[in-house]
Amino acid sequence: MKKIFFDNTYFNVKDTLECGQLFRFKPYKKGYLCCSVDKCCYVYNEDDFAIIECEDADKAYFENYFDLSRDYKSIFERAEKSEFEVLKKSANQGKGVRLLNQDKTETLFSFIVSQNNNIPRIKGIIERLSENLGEEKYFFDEKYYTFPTASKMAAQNKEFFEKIGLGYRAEYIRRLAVDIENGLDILAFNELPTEKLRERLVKIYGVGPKVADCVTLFGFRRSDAFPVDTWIEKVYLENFNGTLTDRKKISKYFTDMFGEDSGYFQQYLFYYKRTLEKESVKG
DNA sequence: AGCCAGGTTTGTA
DNA sequence: TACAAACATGGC
Repeated sequence: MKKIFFDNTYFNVKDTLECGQLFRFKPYKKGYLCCSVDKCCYVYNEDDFAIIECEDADKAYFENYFDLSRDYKSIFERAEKSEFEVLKKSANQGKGVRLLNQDKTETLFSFIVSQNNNIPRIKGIIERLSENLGEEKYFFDEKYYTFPTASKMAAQNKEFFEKIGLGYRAEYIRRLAVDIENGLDILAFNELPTEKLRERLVKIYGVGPKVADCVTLFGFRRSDAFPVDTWIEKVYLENFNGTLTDRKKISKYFTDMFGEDSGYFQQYLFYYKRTLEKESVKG
């Protein structure tokens, strides 16, 4: 077992996991058990550190997964210099948020599930998907299930996906799985520049601009993407004095302004608006 | 109880 | 192009 120590100034485990970028994690001992495809780690804050415990063979994987080589200090400092008060405040409260390097395929399936859905329910659906079709494994003495392969999902009928709670998204998930099983190569999309990548993702049945942006950002790690969902729309209207209503135009407004910082600033703002704003009002 | 959630598809003008 | 209804489910 490997134990990775990392300075906690720009790595708050709770904020990084609960800011809505991933769905397969659960409270465990001093922190969380966090899963990615077929791997799992135990991650928590203690003293001045964020600590990641994982199997020896997975050390490099999780160092990359938690984006440990990136300079978050400079990202944070650019957010703090912003003329927009809400961005300064969001960055300060979400200073410990890091963008994870997630698996492209798992991210694509997961964010198709996320559309017009809430985070607790998204987590439940993905958990049932894994329990039913994933492989049972153990980390420490905790049982977990791997994220199902496209091949395993492609073998199910529509009713299976409806039964685990996907609702009208059942057919989106089934068709994507079948397409991948028949040779659709998601990983090859990585050759495309950001704009072309988004255009390609939107061609997938059940993927619109918002889901494409999330996959572009979280799976393909293009930080010049700025997903606009219902929460970001609220921030835009309330805190940026926005007048646009088309979400694609709102996204462009932000990427034009923030460039390669877009994805990071988007996470600060999203997390603040969805979670932290209410907490600070309550005191 | 009823609105809403990390929206997309389909249909219409 | 722009807008609106339909879509399943359950969180809160």
